[in-house]
Parts: sequence; C-alpha cells; structure tokens
Amino acid sequence: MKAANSKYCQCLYFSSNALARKIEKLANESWKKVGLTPSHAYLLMLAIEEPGIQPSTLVKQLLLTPSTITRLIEKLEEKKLVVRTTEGKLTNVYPTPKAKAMLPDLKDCLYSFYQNYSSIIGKEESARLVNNMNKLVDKLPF
Amino acid sequence: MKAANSKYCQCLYFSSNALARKIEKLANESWKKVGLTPSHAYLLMLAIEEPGIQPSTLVKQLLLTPSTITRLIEKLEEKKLVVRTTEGKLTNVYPTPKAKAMLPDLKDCLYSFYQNYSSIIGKEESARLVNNMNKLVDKLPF
DNA sequence: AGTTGTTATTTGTATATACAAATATATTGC
DNA sequence: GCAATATATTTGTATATACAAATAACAACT
Repeated sequence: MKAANSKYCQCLYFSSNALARKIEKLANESWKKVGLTPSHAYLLMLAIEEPGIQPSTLVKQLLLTPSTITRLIEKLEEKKLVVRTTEGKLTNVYPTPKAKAMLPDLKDCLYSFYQNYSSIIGKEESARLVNNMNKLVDKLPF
Repeated sequence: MKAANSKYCQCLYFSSNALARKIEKLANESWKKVGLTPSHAYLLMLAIEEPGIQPSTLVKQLLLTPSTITRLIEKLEEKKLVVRTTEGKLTNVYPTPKAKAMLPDLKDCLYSFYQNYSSIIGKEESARLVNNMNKLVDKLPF
C-alpha cells in the first residue's frame, strides 16, 4: 500500500518510521558488499578518519546512545576492524590495518548508496529533505 | 550535538534514522498514559475502527511486516485488548469492550502527540514534511 | 480429483537499539 | 586531602522489528 493511502499517513510518527525503515533497507543493500551494517560502517569510517576517537565523540557524531556505541565497537572488534585501548576513564578506538585497507570500499558503498537514493528521488529533492529533517532533529528535545 | 554538525548529516540514512528515533521518543511519551507503544496503539485504533480487520490489512496500513503484526497482536491479546478468531487461512482481530472503552484515551494521546510536535515545529512545517516523507516512502522500492 | 502454485499467518531466530544500573575515573569544594 | 559530585564507559536486560522457514488454506488448471 502507498503510505499516502494509510489511515495514519498524516502522523509524523508513522511517516518518519516508515521512511527510516525503507531507507535502512536501501542502505543495507549498499553496504552488503563490505559485510557491515550502515551503523557499523559509519562508525568505522569515523574511526579511520580520526584514529583514537572516543566513544563519547561517536555518541555525538552518530546521535546514538553510549550503550549502543559500545555494542557497535564490540562487533567491529570481533571482526578485527578496530582495537580499543583504555586509559583512565577514557577509551580510544583505533582502526586496524585491515580496516584502513577497506576505506576505499567503504567510500564506494557510501557513494553507491547516495547514487542509489538520489537517482530515485533526485539530488535537489533529497538534499532539501535531508536539510529539513536535520533542522527538525535539532529542534526536538532530548 | 546538533545533527547539522555531524560528519554524516548529509546522508539520508543518518538523518532519517535520527529523526525517527527522536520522534519515537516523543511518541512514547504521549502514549505512556495508556500504557502502550505507538505501534500497539495505532494497531488497536485500526481494530476498533474496523472490527475483524485482518493482519494482511494491518500490514498494508502500518507498513510493517506480517511477523511484526503478529507480534503486536499477540501483545494486545495478552493485555486483553483484542481477540483473534481464525477461519481457514484468515484471521480476524476484534477489539474487546475494554479496548473500546479506551478509545477516547487513545484519541487523546494521538491528539496530544500531534499538539506536542506541531507546537515545536509548526503545523504547516510538519504537514509539509510529512507529505514529503510519504512521497518518498512511496517512491522507494520494496 | 489431484497436483501445483499462491496467499495468509505464525514461529524461530537474529539484530539494532535503548534504558537503567554498575563501574571506574576525574574534578571540585571545602 | 578527602568527600561529594560529575563524567565516561560498560553491562544486564528489554523491546521493536525483520528475515526466513514452517504451516495452513485456498485456487486453478488439467
């Protein structure tokens, strides 16, 4: 069914969730090539760009909770893509050589994801929507 | 951190997920009064409006997968808010009197959720965004 | 009428995420 | 210098959702 025909299509809860789920599927497709979910991939790219990046920074960049960040890092550690060092209360996340070697592939995924959705909805249209959504994210509490 | 300052804020994956999570929190607040999550509440309202509604219809209305719909119904059954009857391969979902008595409260939640977000982001702005998001949902494959 | 394919629903299992509590460290005020 | 508070991270647990397989019923064609 078209979202436009759903009884609750007027509701922001409904729309934003339906959209996020669909985008997530599209993103999963794009990142399948490197065997990572989009969240893991974004975190990894941040760690490659800024080796030693801390969980607290990742929380702010990815707008996820600390516990979620820990879990994402754990999984990347299992896959030997990052290592963690702890000094005091701080933790640093470093990419392994294996991860660094993956960077071009990661960027390819990012690019093909972008191509994928912008070919469907248009570059300007998608840029506008992203902007509107970001503005809204910033306005909302919590 | 502001979404606008995040490295990946240009990415639709990032924006749509961040937005959906924030909206979800807001919605959870609004529906706390009736002790249901928004998804359960929407499903219940559909069942009250159309007693005997079938899972396949709920799938289309809520844009969720069949298995998710089954799980949502199970929970509402546990709470004695719906009953299921099966004839042949079809299942019908009926609201209980307890659920029907809740309808005004459910509508209140829906209304207060709407008031809540539209007071933050504006009625026109939010209507426009919802429309754009729905259009996008309909354009995306799957 | 029987086989074959299609549709509706449920079940088993996996995943991403969050909340709350626990832990450990650092900072600040006195 | 110690007590109180604040910060960073992890851990235990719960939840919503999905995918894939299982089940069941129906439809259709020969």
